[in-house]
Amino acid sequence: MSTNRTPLPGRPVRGSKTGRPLMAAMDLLSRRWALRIIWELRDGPLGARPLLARCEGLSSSVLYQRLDELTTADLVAPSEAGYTLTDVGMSLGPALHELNIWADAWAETIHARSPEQPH
Amino acid sequence: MSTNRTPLPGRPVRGSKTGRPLMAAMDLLSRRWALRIIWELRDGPLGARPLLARCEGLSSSVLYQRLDELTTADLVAPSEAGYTLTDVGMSLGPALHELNIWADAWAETIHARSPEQPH
DNA sequence: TGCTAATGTTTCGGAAAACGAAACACAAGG
DNA sequence: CCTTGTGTTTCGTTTTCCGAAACATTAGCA
Repeated sequence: MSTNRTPLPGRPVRGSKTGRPLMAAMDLLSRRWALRIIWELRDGPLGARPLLARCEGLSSSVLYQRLDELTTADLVAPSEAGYTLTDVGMSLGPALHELNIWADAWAETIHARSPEQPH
Repeated sequence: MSTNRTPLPGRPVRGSKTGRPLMAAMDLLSRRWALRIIWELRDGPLGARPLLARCEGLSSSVLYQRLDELTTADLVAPSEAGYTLTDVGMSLGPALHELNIWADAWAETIHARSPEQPH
């Protein structure tokens, strides 16, 4: 599995030859399920199967690919209790919190815009 | 655009049958280039071609697909001057700012961890 | 021992998404 | 006209993801 193309700051990533940290982060975190996996680990370690169970629709193959990338990127590390967020992984918290807040506001505007929802 | 599967809060999205705003946001924003497009529009409207020019590696077909989704999601709107962020699109700013800050910290830890790196 | 269940992980064929390049459409401006 | 810049669509190829099954390992237990 040395064909690991995990985006890291400081080297070329999709959309940036210089690997600006933000671009590397966007590349890494906008891969499908990456943010979700981090989100599910926010309250403590989880094993692979429990993690899979929480992410309905996530396949194991993609899960392990993401875990590999996130591990390479040092956001996640394996431990006795399962996969766990590293310190820097944990420090994504505030950004996710902001995103959560924003999402609620977004939901408001969408509902305000289209009062009668189709069913 | 009849088969537009734009994730919106309140309806099922990838990873959530209930369409929790955060899940819908993750689904929408973790599509490739979505965050980047918003990032590039942060300082004002841009036309499609200029936008394309800024996102090296982005293809026009994907750009228009994203613009369509982001427009449906009410984050982006077309205007005289080009594609522009809506109010709610703009309000993603703080979250992106947090992400930017985090990315820099992340870069620090990566460099601290492996001073001389990959092959 | 042998069975069963839970977990960790890999494999692989098919489906969906992204890419890349070209093409079409339509305005200016020279 | 002809070029130039822009907005947009089309389509064949490549990459990524999905879905299900399989294999490995460990723990409990009759």
